[in-house]
Amino acid sequence: MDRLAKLLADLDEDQKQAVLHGEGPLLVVAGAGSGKTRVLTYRIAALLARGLAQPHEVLAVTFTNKAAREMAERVERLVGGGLRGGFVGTFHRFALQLLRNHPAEAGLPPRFAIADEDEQRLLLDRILKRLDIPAGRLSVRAARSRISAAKNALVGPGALASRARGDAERLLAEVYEAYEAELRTAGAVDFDDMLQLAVSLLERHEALRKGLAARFRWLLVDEYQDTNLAQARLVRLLGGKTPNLTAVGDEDQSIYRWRGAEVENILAFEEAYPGARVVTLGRNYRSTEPILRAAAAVIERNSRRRPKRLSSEVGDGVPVAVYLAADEADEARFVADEIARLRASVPAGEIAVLFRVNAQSRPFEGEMVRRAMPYVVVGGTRFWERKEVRDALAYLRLLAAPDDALAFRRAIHVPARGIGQVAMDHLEAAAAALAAALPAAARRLPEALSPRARQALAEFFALLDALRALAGSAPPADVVRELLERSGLAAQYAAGDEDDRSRRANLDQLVAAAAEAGERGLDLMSFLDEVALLTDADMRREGDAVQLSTLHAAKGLEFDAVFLVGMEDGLLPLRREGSSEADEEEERRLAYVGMTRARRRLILTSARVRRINGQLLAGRPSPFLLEVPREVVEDRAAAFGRDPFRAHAPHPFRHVAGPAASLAAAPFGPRTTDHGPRPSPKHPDGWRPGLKVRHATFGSGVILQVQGTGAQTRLVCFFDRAGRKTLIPSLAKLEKV
DNA sequence: TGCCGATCGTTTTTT
DNA sequence: ACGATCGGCA
Ligand SMILES: Nc1ncnc2c1ncn2[C@@H]1O[C@H](COP(=O)(O)OP(=O)(O)OP(=O)(O)O)[C@@H](O)[C@H]1O
Repeated sequence: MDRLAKLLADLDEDQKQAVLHGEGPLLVVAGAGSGKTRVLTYRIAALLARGLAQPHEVLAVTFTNKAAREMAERVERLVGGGLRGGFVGTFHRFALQLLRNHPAEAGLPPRFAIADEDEQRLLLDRILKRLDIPAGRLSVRAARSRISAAKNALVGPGALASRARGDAERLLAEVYEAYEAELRTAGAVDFDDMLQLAVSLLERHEALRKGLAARFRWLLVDEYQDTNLAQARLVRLLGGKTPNLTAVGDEDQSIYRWRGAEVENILAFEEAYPGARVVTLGRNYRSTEPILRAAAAVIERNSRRRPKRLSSEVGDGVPVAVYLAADEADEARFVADEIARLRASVPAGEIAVLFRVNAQSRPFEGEMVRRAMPYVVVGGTRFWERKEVRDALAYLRLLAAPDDALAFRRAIHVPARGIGQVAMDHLEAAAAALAAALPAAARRLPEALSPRARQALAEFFALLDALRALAGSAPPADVVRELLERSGLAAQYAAGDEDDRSRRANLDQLVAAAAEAGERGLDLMSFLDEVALLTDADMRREGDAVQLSTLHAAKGLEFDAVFLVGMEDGLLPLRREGSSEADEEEERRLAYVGMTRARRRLILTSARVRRINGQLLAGRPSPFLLEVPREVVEDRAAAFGRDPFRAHAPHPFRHVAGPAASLAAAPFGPRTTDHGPRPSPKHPDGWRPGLKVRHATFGSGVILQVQGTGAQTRLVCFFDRAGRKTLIPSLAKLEKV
């Protein structure tokens, strides 16, 4: 069998259509788990195998770096030789590479820096103070997000100013302009600039654009529903007159509207690319029928979508489970208990707990630790954003690019070396007077400084020079190690407490990352670029650990078992003041994405009360939860070991055709904090609460609660050694004492 | 200049 | 509840 036939054997008829499509624009739209990513990957492989494409002609864009890595590996395995010379990566990585190759044409210094979020905030803070804008008028946060939105929509400060209505918008435009000026003075770009500048680079340099369009003859973009205006423009520019563009996506999974994503890009693809072939895929290879039906019931209520049908190729399966928890602690205990049970048949790495906001991970982490179960948290404070790591990176940036003012401002203060506000003001003034980069001005040790500050500065630069000399000969890891020692960065965390130990561990991890980069032959600048683009999702460990992740970070992934937690009205869907109907639809898509990550088991949980910012808030179940058809839901009372509200709460699970709002309004019953055992009816097998029992592994204990009958019987027991367990008496080796 | 404690507000999601 | 930030003090 030749290579192509072998490839096609892994695909169904619709998928083949897409994979074998020749030249011209192609759109693959299909629901979750229908093999879109597989189609994209196989299409690359097929183009290579058929000799239609050369590896260096392929430009494939994925949503995360990790997805890129996997796609490249997959292609490599499918057709030996792989994609050498081609590009597989994120839009941001592509744009950065482009700008690094052509800094002058882009109007950037040769070794321009990438401003991280901290630095953006710092700049904006300075600007707002300078312009005397009180936080009430415009906060740093608001300014940052609105400038980011403008950039993603390809709106510059000038354009923003000219279209500004009212003082608030004029003020924003002014801040935006000052921000751009400061960034440029610092020789830096921010995250959003990468796309924007890449677009304007190609728009202004036709020869360059033509060259790239001619080289990258085959463009393939995954997750097209979450591309923004700048990204779509970039694709258009690279496509040229005869775009061989493959876009793959699902408007139901567009979850980055808040970041400038335009679902219109995929909904109006055929208008943007007339004559585009459209292939839809209707078979889901990931999830069981109940899971799919549950997810479909939720997403169907959205309006801006192409209706689609998805049939499960996996077939029937275990019903979707629902658990109503007393509070977030109970929810976490329940999930951890269930995970412990699942682990008998499912590897930890195939289990995910998905939540709407990072703050929800805490209780789950606690329960996982208590049970000594392996887990990783994805999202939250990312490794590369930790203070100790960023401090070290600031030094490294100064080694790679001595004029990096942003890095200088950070590094000069850690560890504290007697340079304070006064000294900094002198340095900034000197830099302005000399029209020099801040670090260059500082290196001249301006007279205005105190002797102490001059001494400190001299030592600082001596250290940098020594390290730079070392960087010329030694591998990156050695440089980092030396830096941590000689700068005193490591010594700051010498104490034995938990906090310091974790900071030291992070610094060790930085050394390890540098070592790994060195082995791949990356120089310091490339290492720093890579680090700037990495996210937590990219660092997802391959190891066998339960994944605690935000819904956003779970996009594109799949797990055997998924716990979608915190399904409360207001949390999922998250609602805050000013939330619109469109926001609500995005929340619904988020729920859909979460549910469709599951292969065989989907468990939805909701808490009656939840502590948010220290306050107890009573919630009602998410409307999404109530929309799940009753027939695909397990009778949770029999399925789970405890059900704290059975006695009080109406069963929230009724199949109702009416509007979600009226359902969500159903009262929850009286509040209770009683976690204790509940009286159980007499059980035919003689199990009763209070009965002493002995278990083969857990030892002796007592029954707290009896639920269900026959094969469905569950016993909640408390063991002297092992604590609280829920057991199935027909399976567990349990004897009455 | 740098450290400590009181005060404040808080992120929703991340390339 | 918690962490970041600001103001006062050494
Ligand atoms: N023809 C097929 N035969 C068997 N398995 C398939 C086939 N196509 C796809 N799959 C499997 O189905 C699962 C989902 O595929 P894939 O991730 O490509 O879907 P997707 O449409 O990109 O999903 P999503 O949009 O939800 O991220 C994967 O495990 C994949 O290996």
